[in-house]
Amino acid sequence: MIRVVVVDDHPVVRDGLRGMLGTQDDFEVVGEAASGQEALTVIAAVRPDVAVTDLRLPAPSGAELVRQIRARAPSTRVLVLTTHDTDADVLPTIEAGAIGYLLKDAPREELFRAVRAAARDETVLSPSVATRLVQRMRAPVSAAPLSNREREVLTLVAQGKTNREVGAALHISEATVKTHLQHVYAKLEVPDRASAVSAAHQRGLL
Amino acid sequence: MIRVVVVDDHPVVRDGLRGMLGTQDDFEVVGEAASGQEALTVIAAVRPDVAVTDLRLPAPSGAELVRQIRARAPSTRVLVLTTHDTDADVLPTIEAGAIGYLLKDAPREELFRAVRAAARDETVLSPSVATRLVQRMRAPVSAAPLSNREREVLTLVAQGKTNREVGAALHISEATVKTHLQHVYAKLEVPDRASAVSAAHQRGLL
DNA sequence: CCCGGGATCCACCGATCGACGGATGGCGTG
DNA sequence: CACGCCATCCGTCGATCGGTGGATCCCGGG
Repeated sequence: MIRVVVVDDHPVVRDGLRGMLGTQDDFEVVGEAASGQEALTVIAAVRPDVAVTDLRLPAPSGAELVRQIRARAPSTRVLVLTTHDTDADVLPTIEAGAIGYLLKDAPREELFRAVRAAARDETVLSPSVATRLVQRMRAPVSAAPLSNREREVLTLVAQGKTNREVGAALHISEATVKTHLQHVYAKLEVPDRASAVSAAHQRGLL
Repeated sequence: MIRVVVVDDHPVVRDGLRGMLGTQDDFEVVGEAASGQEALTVIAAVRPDVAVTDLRLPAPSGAELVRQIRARAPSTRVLVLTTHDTDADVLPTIEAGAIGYLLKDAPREELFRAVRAAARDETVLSPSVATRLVQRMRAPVSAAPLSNREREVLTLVAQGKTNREVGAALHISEATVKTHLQHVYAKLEVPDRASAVSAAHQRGLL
């Protein structure tokens, strides 16, 4: 038996979900919430296996809500069900710890599969979300104009090495390390090592 | 009509796929190959919409084969169909440009869906592959004990601001900025700003 | 009630970094 | 082959950073 809590600020959606999930005899809806704050309270109280939740909510919302649920009820898997599949929504939510991300136009069978997968601690993503995620993973390949040497240097810098230590590790002088870094700054269009590391991370170069 | 090329070194698998895909009237198998080299030749000649390919092959294999197909026939989507879902296989293949990654134990309907999705330039992933991908994206949600102020400071540092500029932006003195950074270094267990930015990125704090 | 821990604030000093100028060798194009 | 482009290499100098040692305020536990 998979115990589910439904979180959405629209009563209609909550009832709809409760009805749909009720048709399956391995699901049991054990709670509802209409806001982020309420969700945290309910989930802490009933400790469901899966929380099916919207992203746009009053009080703590979106990724922040997911993060707090994960922190307070680690055994509860958060399955996000939303109409939004924009980049800004998807990635922070996944990073915050959501186990799945479905769009509201998904067929009911897909929702059932997703809830069961979530209960088994497996990920299910809507196709458009999967596409977004993969594109993000793949971004590095497109824009990666750093030479091997430059990437080596930057990797060591990101580990906290000083220029001198990098030079020693690569058997080159400190001055040469600085030259490589200058080229990295130019290519990534940043002014210093800290922002270079940040830009490289965002583009998946590290 | 979706034109498909099948790549696998086992004749049995090629015949099986040809038969399965033949049952759908929107698919047309326009070529086969038993090795990476042969695949490149065939695909370059017939320019299919989708290439369904195994990973373990003679000649160019795995991610390298995907990369070369993408380079020589950009209009062909590569759908990987394999028994292996280990981390070492999945990520390089996705990064090399595969549009989808299915396991051979997927039901036939899922294979059909995946081929159609690939033809539409959408991604479809097997659940275990999606899980792997998401886990990779998801930074250690573990320890994020930075104060709001510390996170603000670090965010600006990651954007390439100097300590003085950060101080001006937050209406505090440069000396105070440094103190906050000292605490960040201690909490993240790193020696300097560059590695602090790196650590923060890995833990999803930025 | 007092004490400690955490967040916030500040100044000085030695070590490090970033900017600049300059040099070599390989690789592809015209 | 000559030319330019790029990756690689090196030293000097002013600006910036990191380490240290303090200080105040607030909040919760003993």
